[in-house]
Amino acid sequence: MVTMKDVAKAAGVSVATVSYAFSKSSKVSATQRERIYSVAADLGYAGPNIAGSSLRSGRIGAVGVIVPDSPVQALEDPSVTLLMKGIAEIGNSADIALTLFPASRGGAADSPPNSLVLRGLVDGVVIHNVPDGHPLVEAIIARGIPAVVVDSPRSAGLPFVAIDDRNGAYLQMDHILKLGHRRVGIIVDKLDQRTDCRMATLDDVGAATERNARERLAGYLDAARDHHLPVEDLSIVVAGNIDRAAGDEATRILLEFAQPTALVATSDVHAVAAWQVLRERGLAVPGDMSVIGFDDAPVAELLGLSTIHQPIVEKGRAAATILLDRLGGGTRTRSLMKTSLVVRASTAPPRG
Amino acid sequence: MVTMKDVAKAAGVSVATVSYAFSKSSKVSATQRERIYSVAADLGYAGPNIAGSSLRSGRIGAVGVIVPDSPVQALEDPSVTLLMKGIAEIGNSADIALTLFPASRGGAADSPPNSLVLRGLVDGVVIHNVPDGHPLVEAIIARGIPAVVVDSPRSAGLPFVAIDDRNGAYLQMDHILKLGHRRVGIIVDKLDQRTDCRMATLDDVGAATERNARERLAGYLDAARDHHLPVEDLSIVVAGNIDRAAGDEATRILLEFAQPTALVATSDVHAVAAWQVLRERGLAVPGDMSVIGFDDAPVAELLGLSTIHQPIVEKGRAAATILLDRLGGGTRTRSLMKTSLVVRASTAPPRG
DNA sequence: AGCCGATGGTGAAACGATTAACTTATGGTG
DNA sequence: CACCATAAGTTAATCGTTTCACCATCGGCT
Repeated sequence: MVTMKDVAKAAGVSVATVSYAFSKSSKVSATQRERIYSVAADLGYAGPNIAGSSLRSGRIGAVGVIVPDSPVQALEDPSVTLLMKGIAEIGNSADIALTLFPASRGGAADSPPNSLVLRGLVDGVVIHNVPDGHPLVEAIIARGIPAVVVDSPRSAGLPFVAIDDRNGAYLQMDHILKLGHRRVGIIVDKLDQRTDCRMATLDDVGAATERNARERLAGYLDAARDHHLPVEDLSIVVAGNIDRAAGDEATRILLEFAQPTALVATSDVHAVAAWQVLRERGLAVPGDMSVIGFDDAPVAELLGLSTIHQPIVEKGRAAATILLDRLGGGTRTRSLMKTSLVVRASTAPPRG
Repeated sequence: MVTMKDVAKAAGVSVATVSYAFSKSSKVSATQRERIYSVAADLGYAGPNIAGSSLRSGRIGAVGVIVPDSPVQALEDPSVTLLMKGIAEIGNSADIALTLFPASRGGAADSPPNSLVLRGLVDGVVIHNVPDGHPLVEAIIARGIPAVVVDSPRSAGLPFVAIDDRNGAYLQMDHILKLGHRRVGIIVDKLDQRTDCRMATLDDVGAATERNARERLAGYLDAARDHHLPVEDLSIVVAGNIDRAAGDEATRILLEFAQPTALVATSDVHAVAAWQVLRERGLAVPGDMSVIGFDDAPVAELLGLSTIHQPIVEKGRAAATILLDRLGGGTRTRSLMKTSLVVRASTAPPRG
């Protein structure tokens, strides 16, 4: 491996000078710097080794994104990959790499605490959709690792990027109720760690540890109140996971226990799954049942799914911008995004 | 920051002992190890600092994936995110993080060579869909950085994971010709660096620097020959980019210069885009025109797109497995995957 | 002439961890 | 009882950079 020492020797200068050259310090003249670069290129020196550099300077040139559970699950969710896209865009132009972490391990019982994040593999992190109180998040806060939270503004003192979930949910339910629906089924993505699919009461949702679920439900209730709809007419099912399978299951459960004329989902993934299930059962959308999602993932446009648009990529950009600002000593704290209703072909007035 | 030294002092042992404890070496007894862990936990020590550890040991605990151009583009392509999913799955269980890199910068003219990959931010990389001869790939090979290539087995000496593109393409075209189509349009994703959308001749495609394009075209020609179809009846258009917009444009160009009864695309993204364009023009699929894609991305199933299935997630798993094996001193070299035809609702015999 | 402030450079001490080589008990064996 | 292998530690060198504190040189000013 060729090191700075080799370059220094070949260029006939001290290691310090080479280091200053690579950091573009004014301590070395422009001509000297160019000379050093060319010597370095001849030797095949790729630039300061990250480990050495990071050890001394404390900066490593990468930021991480922490996603719930494992990246495995997350990478199938477009709202996660698009967020990453936004982060990558900003990181890219600052020559900062993006690293993925699972939020799972905070230190298993028998093994030593071992989190690559806490051990300094990245300079800072974007925390997405991880429940507050999660050991990893707590540890990150405790150790003062720069972090930005996306979608969960509660985290004590951390800067955040979010949408107004309650209002988004309101728009969603309001649209359905305005169309005249009175029996509405709701598919909530996740209340807490539980990943099983089940019916839930209003109280269950109100007591959820996932902020999203609580906020959006609040929005649904706001809308129901404004339209004088008794809350008993809402059937709620929890999917447990954000994937097709969970959406299928949730839909089946819902159809078994209730006869809604409209289906409101907190995620496009579930809305799409529901649509498929309905189609398989020979039910027409929106003829027999209206379906509306949340996120406006690319697939929503393809299928013609009515949904609530949220600027996911922009959220990623905003999070990265705040994080980089913080890493540079800045003090930006938050960014709020707007949502809007997108009406497509999956919603219509109830039959009859 | 709390270091190993602090833990050692608090536990009344040497730094070496703490290090051995964390690496689970037999040089420290189990009871001692537990004691050290608990002291570490009390102090809030998160485990060996990556920079220090990596500097000394040469291992950093992360692998990278290099995607064409910027992660920005790639993160919108499901065939890329699903590959990442596969890699992440394997990395995850080995406690190895996944880092994203753009293939763009190999060292701009005026600035010093500066690639986080070459500077050791990761232990090894999966190179996906990057044209051979790319400066970054060359540099990686030159420096002996462990790497696995996905989808481009040409790279001298590098282990690889791939499908039989030629056969996959054959299956695709064979299906269309068996249905009786004789005027077929082809949308090829990318021939080389050019990102503009244009018509192409057989020679253009044959001379492409992208291996995928050449292989798949060869498969199309094989099928045409077997069905006694004159190659002049094939119209080829190059999309230039793998995104919706490029697919739209390619379709429009194709419809302008030819009157195919079937459309064969080298990517589901383009096939879906084409379908949308046809729908907008009031053409029925498969009534007025058949459409078939390649990849079997999740959206293909949703829309009912006929396509060639390839196991993308498994490709990621295989690549990661080979890479980790190499990092551990192993010598695995390759893994070949199978493709298969999936007939759904977008293909049918030509009208009349 | 003498002094001063730039400019362009050097030397050497960290940074935090790993690991080869050495040391010291401890227990087992002939 | 002497001898030795093993277990459980310790010491110290080392990894590649960064950066603080110094130092020389030189032109310009009084």
